[in-house]
Amino acid sequence: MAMNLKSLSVLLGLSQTTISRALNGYPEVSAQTRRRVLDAVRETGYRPNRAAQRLATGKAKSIGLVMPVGLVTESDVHFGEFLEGLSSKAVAYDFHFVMNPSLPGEEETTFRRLAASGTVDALFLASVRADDGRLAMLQSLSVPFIVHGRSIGVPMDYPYLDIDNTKAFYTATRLLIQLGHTRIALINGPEHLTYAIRRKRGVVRALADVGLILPDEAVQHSVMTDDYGFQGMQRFLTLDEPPTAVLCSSTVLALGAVRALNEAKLKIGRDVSLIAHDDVLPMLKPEHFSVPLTTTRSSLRAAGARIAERLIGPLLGLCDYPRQELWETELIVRDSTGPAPL
Amino acid sequence: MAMNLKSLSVLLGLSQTTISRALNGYPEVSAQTRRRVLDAVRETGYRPNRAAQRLATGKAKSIGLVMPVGLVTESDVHFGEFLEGLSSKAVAYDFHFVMNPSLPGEEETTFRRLAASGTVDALFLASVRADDGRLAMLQSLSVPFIVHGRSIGVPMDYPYLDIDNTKAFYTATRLLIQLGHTRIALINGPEHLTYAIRRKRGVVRALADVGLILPDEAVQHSVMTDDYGFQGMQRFLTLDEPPTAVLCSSTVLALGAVRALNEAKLKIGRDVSLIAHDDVLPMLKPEHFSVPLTTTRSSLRAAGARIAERLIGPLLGLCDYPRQELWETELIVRDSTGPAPL
DNA sequence: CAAATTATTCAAAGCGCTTTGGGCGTTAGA
DNA sequence: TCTAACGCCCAAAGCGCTTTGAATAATTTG
Repeated sequence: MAMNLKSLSVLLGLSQTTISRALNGYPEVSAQTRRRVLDAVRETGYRPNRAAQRLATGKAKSIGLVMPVGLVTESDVHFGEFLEGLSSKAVAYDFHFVMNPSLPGEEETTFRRLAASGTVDALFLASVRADDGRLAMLQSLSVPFIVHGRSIGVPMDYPYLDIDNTKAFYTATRLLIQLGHTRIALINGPEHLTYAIRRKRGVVRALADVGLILPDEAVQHSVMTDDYGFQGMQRFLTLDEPPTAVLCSSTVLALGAVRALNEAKLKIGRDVSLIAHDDVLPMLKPEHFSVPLTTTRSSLRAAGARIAERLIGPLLGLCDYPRQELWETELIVRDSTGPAPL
Repeated sequence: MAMNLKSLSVLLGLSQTTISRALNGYPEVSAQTRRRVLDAVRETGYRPNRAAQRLATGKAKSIGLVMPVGLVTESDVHFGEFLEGLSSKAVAYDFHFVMNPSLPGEEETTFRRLAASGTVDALFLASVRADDGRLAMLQSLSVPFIVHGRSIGVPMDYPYLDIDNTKAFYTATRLLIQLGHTRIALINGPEHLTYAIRRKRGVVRALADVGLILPDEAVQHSVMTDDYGFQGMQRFLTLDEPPTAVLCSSTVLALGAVRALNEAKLKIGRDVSLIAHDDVLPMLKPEHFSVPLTTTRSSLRAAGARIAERLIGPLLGLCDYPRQELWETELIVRDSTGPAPL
């Protein structure tokens, strides 16, 4: 049934060695023989068995990614977008990646199993938490890996790609302050994730620069769906002194926030200013909001592509990738920000 | 470095056979020996090499999914949501799935390669087109597969899971007609995809029932992003006789459509009625639109989960799955539909 | 108590590929 | 001319696991 090396070798009257070499581009095969092999492969539809290749070479040509799955599916959209980037590169290198859906508590086990079973030659970690124990674990696994994001309070030196979240939100907040806002609120991602922690820090710092503070009631941490954006904004509006400017950790949150503002008949950019972080989700462009959103921008898809590159490149001997990258974000001013109301 | 069966057998003074059997639950191993093996496994962190297992058993314990990638990334959000469902089940059966990003023209090659190389034991196909040649190809591959959606004009008998798109949009349109609407428009998915074709048919039929037709200028086919929802609705509003009711193939499209209506100062549910198909995207709930949307509903995530089940089940000898399933959708009436304006 | 089971365990043969270590003709160097 | 150097190709040894066919030890059975 299935064509394999042996059948092919019989068919061609060549040794398996020669065929293997012809296919893998080794020089010690005559041009004529190589042609013959290639032709036969085309005709028979032969494909080397990947499991056998793995076993023989020890290389899996695949990268593992542990996908958080569970009750609360964090950041689905964002994750999907990241995947697109990752996969576009993977295909270019003929790598495939195995998704390992994993329940929250079982992630560590999953990583261990992947590494020990030789299913993948490289791993990828996302949704980094403060003091994330998975980093030390990955380090110990003797499988190359890259982290999307970086931890806090982990003194290790590990490879990562992250964006400068602190700076992004610091700059955004500074803009709001320059516009005269003093009551600023934040609708953030999940509290334990480091990007959320850093974004909050950015806001806090910018406020501190001018002697202001960020009160607890002006911060919401939650999964980034429009629901929570809505709820968060609604709650802010019931405060004694509602904020005149709000930062959102995602355009998805902003979607809900905008809805809440509309319901309250508040005009965005005049009554309340809004800045969101834009992951460049194709389905949700900030310039298409009824009032185009001012954003801090960094493409999640580009990050995925870059990580794939850095993961795969070294496996193929293409070196020279930086070990750690910190991308700057762009602050793009549109119509959702304006001077603070008097 | 890496612990393997041989080392373990030396360590325990047992044969590889016995250990293998102990681990795979065969009866011909004494309880005591099994304990010893299990303990040793725990201590050493041994994991069977998956490539070797595959080679030996011929089973890959993984399912392949060819992910469309390219210039126009179709329905990212929708796809992501589907994935979540698929993966949640996969994990339950200790299967992983390999994503194969594939450019539009290369899908067929990718399928072939996956099948011939024994990387996966089952395949999955989505984004079905009319007269989709990939079906015949899959059939010929001697690898089990399931199609999400079903083709049109392909007389074959193949396993699928689909929702009754025609009926969904037929029923929705009938509701609009009952409310007195006669000028109805449709913002649909990509023209070549069968779900879009069927949805349009549903609309056409319901209109035909009462002697009406669906003019070409009242239909838009496009990728389902909010952009296109916006553009589509805007265009409809410039028609000589603008529609009084519009159907959208996704809540994402509806997002843009709503924006266009807001800009035109038209009141949803009064000036213009809106019905959208709801894939139950957690980030975009129809009940959270400023005017809660009337929808036809069917969970994409549930579909993913079900497909994983049907893909994996038979491989494990759990049979009794229907070969073809056609899910009904629910028509849920909220506030975005109302009587046609006079 | 011998013979027949039954319960455990093992050695060895693959699974399909890559890779090491030759083995021949041919051509180049001395 | 003889030898060193290629060029090209092959046989065979794994990679780490499962599985078949036996062997050995422990129990039963007649």
